Amino acid sequence: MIRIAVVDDKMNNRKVITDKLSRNNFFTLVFQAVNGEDFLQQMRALPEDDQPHIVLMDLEMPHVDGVSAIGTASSLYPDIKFVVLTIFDDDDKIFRAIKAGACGYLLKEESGEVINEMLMNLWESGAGPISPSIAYKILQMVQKPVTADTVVKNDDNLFQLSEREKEILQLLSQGLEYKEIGVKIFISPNTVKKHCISIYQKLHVNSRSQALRIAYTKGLID
Amino acid sequence: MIRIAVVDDKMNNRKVITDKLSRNNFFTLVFQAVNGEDFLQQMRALPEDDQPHIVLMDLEMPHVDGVSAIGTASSLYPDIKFVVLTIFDDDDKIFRAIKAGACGYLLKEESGEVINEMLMNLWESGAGPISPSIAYKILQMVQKPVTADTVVKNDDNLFQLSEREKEILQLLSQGLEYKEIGVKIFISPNTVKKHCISIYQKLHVNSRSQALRIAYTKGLID
DNA sequence: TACCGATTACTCCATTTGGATAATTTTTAA
DNA sequence: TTAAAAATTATCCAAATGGAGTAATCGGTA
Repeated sequence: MIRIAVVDDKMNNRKVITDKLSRNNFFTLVFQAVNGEDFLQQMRALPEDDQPHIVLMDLEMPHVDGVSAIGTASSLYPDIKFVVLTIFDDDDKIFRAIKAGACGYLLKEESGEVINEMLMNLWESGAGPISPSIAYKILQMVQKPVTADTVVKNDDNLFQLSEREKEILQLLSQGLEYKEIGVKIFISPNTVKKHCISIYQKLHVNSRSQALRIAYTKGLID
Repeated sequence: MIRIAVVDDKMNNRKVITDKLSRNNFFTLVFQAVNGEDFLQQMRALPEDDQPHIVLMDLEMPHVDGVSAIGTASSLYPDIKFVVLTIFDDDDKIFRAIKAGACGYLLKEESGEVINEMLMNLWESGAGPISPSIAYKILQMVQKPVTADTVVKNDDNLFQLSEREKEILQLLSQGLEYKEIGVKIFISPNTVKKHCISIYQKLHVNSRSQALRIAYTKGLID
């Protein structure tokens, strides 16, 4: 039995996709969420045995969007497969979703049969499901030589951390505590702490260890 | 009418693919070639009006292989679409073929229907045809473009951690706290803490962050 | 049998951390 | 120039962490 979670802010969209999934008896819908924050919250409260194997995630959502939710969750739950399911297909979104850790990218226009088949294949072979037109765009990303544009996007800051925050995350990764960091960069330990909490909020986590996991696995530190 | 050329050194392969193509009346086979050199030579001798719109190219061929033929031809004939059609799917070949200018990458195992449909789609929308398993490999290229520095994993337990300690270090890296780890592996949080402190002693550190730094950089965790 | 390492579990204590809130200054962008 | 964003500092509180010590249990070994 393949456990699936669906994250989409539009009620109707959720209904459409869950209807499609319900045609295959191997799929069980474990929960739905209306945005990234809701999803991360529900994940935290979920016993491991009930965690989804696959998460279908829309990108355009209020509060915490899909890219950012995938970024956090793919670090925190490395065994879960995150598949983008959206109507949008602009290059930047695709690129950022992949960078964030999505293993597949499906367009909502795909038929229920195709979606079900591709998800079954993901389960059986581990191959991420990708709509043909998206696949071609990804190919073009590889094809294009590295331009200044892509370089910018590459170090573009999935989590929107400020320079100071990145600096402090770096120091955190070295195992320093508030006081030590304060001494090192000549600010109060209280300020260091404030920065840390801001970092956690942007990464959608609530502890240093979780922040560091994301930092290491997403290459946020040198 | 879509003009197609097929390049493959094996006679039988050529027959299989041309048979598949012949099922669709929109396709015309303009010529066949047995290797890259043969292909380039025939192209040179061809009037522009007879040039193929699409070239299906095998990769493993004598004299001039598919990658290098695509590299040359995609520059000389920028309007022609080059589609790799092969049984091989190792990462390096895929990458080099794309870089050389291939707009699609199909596996020979694809059915005639799928191949015909994808080529029609290439003609109509310009989207390069890509077999799903190849698409997923390309996605992974975008996801982690660097590679190269694959951390050499230590079999020999540099820090002499016990099995239990390694297990707990693993869980620590996931951002769990004492309580959560205790629940997960059915022991008291006090014991978890005791293990942590033992780990710190063996790693010669005195905080979780420092332990995690060593764990990540020395490949102590998966 | 007696010893050893690994695992389990507990207590007491000081320090660190995460979170909420508030306020001021500096920098940046419109 | 004004408004917004980022950086700074602080305080209060509850929870988690690191450290030290003590001890019981189990499996294998000298």
